[in-house]
Amino acid sequence: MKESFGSPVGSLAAKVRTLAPSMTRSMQRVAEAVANDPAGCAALTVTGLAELTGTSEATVVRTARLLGYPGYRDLRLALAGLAAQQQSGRAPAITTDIAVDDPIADVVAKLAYEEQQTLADTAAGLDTGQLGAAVTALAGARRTDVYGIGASGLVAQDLTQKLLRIGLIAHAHSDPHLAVTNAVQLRSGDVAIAITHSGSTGDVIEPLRVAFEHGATTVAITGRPDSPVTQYADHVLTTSTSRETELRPAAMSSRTSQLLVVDCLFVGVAQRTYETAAPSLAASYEALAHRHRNNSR
Amino acid sequence: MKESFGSPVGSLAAKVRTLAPSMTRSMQRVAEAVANDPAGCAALTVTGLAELTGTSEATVVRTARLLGYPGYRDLRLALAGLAAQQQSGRAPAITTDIAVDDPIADVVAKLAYEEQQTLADTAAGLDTGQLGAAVTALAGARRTDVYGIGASGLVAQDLTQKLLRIGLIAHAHSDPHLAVTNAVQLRSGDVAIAITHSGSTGDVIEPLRVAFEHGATTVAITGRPDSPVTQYADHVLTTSTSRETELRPAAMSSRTSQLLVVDCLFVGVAQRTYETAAPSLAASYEALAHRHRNNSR
DNA sequence: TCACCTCTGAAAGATATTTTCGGTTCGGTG
DNA sequence: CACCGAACCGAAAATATCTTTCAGAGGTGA
Repeated sequence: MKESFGSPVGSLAAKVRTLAPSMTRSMQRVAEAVANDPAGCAALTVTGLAELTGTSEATVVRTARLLGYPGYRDLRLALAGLAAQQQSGRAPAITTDIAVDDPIADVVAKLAYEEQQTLADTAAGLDTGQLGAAVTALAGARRTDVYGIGASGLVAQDLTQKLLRIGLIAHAHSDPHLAVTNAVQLRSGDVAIAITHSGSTGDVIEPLRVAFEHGATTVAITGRPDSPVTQYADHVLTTSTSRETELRPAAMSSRTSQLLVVDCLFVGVAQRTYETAAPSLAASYEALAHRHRNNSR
Repeated sequence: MKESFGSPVGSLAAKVRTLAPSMTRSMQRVAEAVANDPAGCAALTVTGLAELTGTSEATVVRTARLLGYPGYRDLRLALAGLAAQQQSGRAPAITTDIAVDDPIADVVAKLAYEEQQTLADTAAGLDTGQLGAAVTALAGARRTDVYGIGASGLVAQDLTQKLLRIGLIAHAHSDPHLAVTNAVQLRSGDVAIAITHSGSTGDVIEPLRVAFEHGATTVAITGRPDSPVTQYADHVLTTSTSRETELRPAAMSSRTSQLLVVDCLFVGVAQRTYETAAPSLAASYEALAHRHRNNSR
C-alpha cells in the first residue's frame, strides 16, 4: 500500500480541482497558486509561498497535507518534477472554454479534448487499492445493487448491463423508495454501489446507508471523497472533477469519469471470473446476432 | 548572467563527468551517487546522502556547489525534476490488449488510453457539415424522438435528458413497439434520431423508417456509415469503431464515441438556442439544489 | 444574542541545511 | 627523518526552513 516517491505526478491540477471544494478559502488560494505555476512555486520556501498567497506558513503546510504529501518539502519536490515535465514539452493545446459563438468544428475539438483530459485525470487519481477491493467484493457477491439518479442513473444502468452480461446478478435502482426497500434485503456477501457526483444526493445515500447497516459491502463512486456518501462506503472510488462552464455542465465530465471507473470495475471482475465470464460474454453476443438484419457485407 | 532555476537540466550526468577530475575523492563519491540514481537521491536529505556515500554534510554541500547550484536544496529540486522527466520518458508502453492477468493498475491505464484514443478518432472522423445540419434540425424541432437499444439506449436517454434540460421536447424509446407507434405521430419539423453501433439493429431502424416516411428529419448515429440504418437518415453522424477484444467488448468504445457525438449535438443546440437554453440550465440547476444534503462546505 | 465551531496566523518547536573551524593526511623540503 | 604547509574532511555550531501548537478572529445556527 506504499505510495512510491514520485508516483502520480501530473495529476496535480486534477487533484486540486477534486479537493478544492473541501478546502477552506485560504487553502484554495494556495492550491490555486500551486496549480497555476508549479515551477514558480517550486522555487519558493514555505514562507515565500505564504507571503505570495497572503496566508501563513501553517496554511501552506496544511494544503500540502491535503494534497497528499507528508509536508511542504515533498510537495515542493513534486512541483519541481511537474515543472520539469511541463517544460520538457507538449502542446499547449486548447485552453479556452467553449464559447457561444464557437464554430461547430471547435466545439467538437474542445469537447473531445476536455473529455480526454477528464479520462487522464480520472485514471491518475483512481486508487487502485480501493478499486481492487471493490472488484473482489463484486466478483464474489451473491447479488449487487447499484444506485444512481439522473445522469448517474445511466451510469448505474451501464454497470448493471455489463455485470449481467457476465452472469452476475445485478440491479440498477433509480427510484429511491424501491432502492431502499430492496436495500433492506441485502446482507453480508452482497454488494451495494452508490454513484453520485456530488456525494450528497440524499436519494442515493439513503439506500447505501441501509445496505451498509445490513452488512453488505458498500462502494461509493463520487467526485467528492469527503462527502456524506463516503460515511457508509467500505470502498470509495474517486472520479475527477473538471472545471464546469455554462455550456459544459458538470454532468458531462462526471459522466465520462464515472463510466471509466465503471469500465474498470467491469474488466476487473471479468478477469477474476474469467472462467465463467468468457462463455457468458460469448453467449450474449450470440443471442443478439439474430436481432441484426443481414448486413451489406 | 546568472543561471536561471530549472535551466538546462538533463546534462547532469555529463556535468558530473566533466567536473569529476577536479573533485576530491569524497566529492566524487557523492557526485557518482547523484548521477546514478537521481530519483533516489532526491528523496534523501543532506544527512541521508552523506551517510549513503560515507561522507559528511559539508562534502555534500560542497559537491552541490561545484555542480553549479547555490546549495544542496537546489540540487535536490533539480534532481526531482530530472527523475520526473526520466519517468515520463518511458511512459507510453501501452500497446497490448488487456490480458486476463494484467494487474489492476494496468487495466486502468489501458482502458483510459483506449478511450482517449476512441475520442480522438471520433472527433477526427466526425463530419461537421452533417453535425451542423443535425444541430439546426434539432434546434428548430417541434419534438424529438430518440431510438436506442441496449447500451445505445443509455446514450439515447443521455441525449434526451440533456435536451429536456434546455427546454426542448424530447423522448427516448427503447421499446421497439412504442417507438414505432410514436414515430407515426412525427411529421415535418420533427426530428428522429437512431443510435446504433452496428447500424443494423432492426428494432431501431424500424421506427426511424417510419419517422422518415412521415416526413420527419432523421439522423443516424452509427459506426457503420454504409449500414441499413443510413437509408432512412437525412444526416449520418459516424462514430468510430475500435478493435474489440474479449475483455473489452465493442459496446465500450462505441458508447464513448456515441456520447461524444451526443455531447456535440447538445452543445451545438445549446449555442443556437442560447437565449432560452441558458435560463433553463440555470433553473434546472436550482431545482436540484435542495435535493442535496448540506455538504460539509 | 450567545454558544459553538471552524479557520487562521503568530510564535514556539523540530528538522534540515549551511558555515565554521580544527584535526588529519599527504607531499614536499631542509 | 623531522618538519611545514596546503588541501581535505567531518563534527558541531549557526542559520534557515519546515512543522506544530495555541489562542484569537470570524462566521453559523439555535
